[in-house]
Amino acid sequence: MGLQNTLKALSDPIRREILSLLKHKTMSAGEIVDHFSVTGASISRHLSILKEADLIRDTREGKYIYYELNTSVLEEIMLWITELKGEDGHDKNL
Amino acid sequence: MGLQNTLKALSDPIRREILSLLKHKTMSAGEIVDHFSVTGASISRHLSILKEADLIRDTREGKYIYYELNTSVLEEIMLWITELKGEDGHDKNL
DNA sequence: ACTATATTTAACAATTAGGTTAAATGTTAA
DNA sequence: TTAACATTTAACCTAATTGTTAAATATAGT
Repeated sequence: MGLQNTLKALSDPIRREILSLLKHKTMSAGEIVDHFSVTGASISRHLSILKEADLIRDTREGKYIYYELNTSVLEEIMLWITELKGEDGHDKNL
Repeated sequence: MGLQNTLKALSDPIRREILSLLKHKTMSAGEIVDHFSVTGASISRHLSILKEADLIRDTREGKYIYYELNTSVLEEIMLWITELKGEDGHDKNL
């Protein structure tokens, strides 16, 4: 869990692409697979990594499993970056 | 270059720790090494990855090589995340 | 129960990543 | 130039990542 998992998950281009796809609409695993040139098995593992990182949520609907984006964990990254940048230099919320 | 390199560089905990150290002051390679339990060679490779990603800059000063933080490339991540979150939902800059 | 479809899991191969030690490079000072 | 120190690079090892194909699981329809 945490920052480590999130950043690891984001460090793969296919996984980022998946997240971008899900920005527009939730999609079934199969629909997602169709957007890539790798096998379904490969995408499935990417999905499980994203899910593990809580960047996506899944709900089964009959035969299909739908994936939706969850951006809440991205806050942690934003925070870490903001802290690293140390806005504390030019008086923005002291 | 770009987002991929940056995220890859950030996906390792030692490298993130190095960046955090450099937030406070620029440090020589040796000083950085002292903060970790791995060998200097290992840290040196981490430094080269961070440098490749342009997250740090180095300047030789005599025997020593000093490293300093460069946060400018983090903007790209912030942008990517912001875009993914799609603030376009509750009318903030339409 | 059988078949078809959607998705995941297992087993394996190839590549990448991170660690170690030893050698190489660069710099300073005697 | 030699010695000492700081740092990187090379060679090597192991573990993790990513991809593939084949088998397993889950659901729906007949």
